[in-house]
Amino acid sequence: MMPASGSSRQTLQAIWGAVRAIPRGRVTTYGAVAQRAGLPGRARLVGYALKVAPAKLQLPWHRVVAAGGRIAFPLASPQFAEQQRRLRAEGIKLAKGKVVREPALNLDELLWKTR
DNA sequence: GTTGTGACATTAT
DNA sequence: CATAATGCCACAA
Repeated sequence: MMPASGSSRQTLQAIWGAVRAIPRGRVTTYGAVAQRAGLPGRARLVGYALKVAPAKLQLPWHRVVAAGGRIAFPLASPQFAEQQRRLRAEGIKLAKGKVVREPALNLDELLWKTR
């Protein structure tokens, strides 16, 4: 049996699939994507997977942010600007490099509804 | 083989 | 708020 992990093609595809499933106007985190892809604890691999993802896949990579809603790129980088632009284009509010989110009031709000 | 780096996360200080 | 320590692991050198 092939181990369920490694950096096999299959693993990358699992990650790409999870990212592709993020609905418009919503954001999620690297860790959450990893989990949905069946790779708990491997958030870093998600970052790698996105970096090497073929542009052809048209992945909504901008909907993936770091823990706390923070954009993972350096504040001054062009990538940061691009991600912020794309998120705002979907109606997601940002401030200081983070996705603005109301304080969680209940369990429902605890999931990334962004509003 | 070892080391350093990185689109990360969590916990502790 | 900022660092540091861990855990995680693919990849390049």
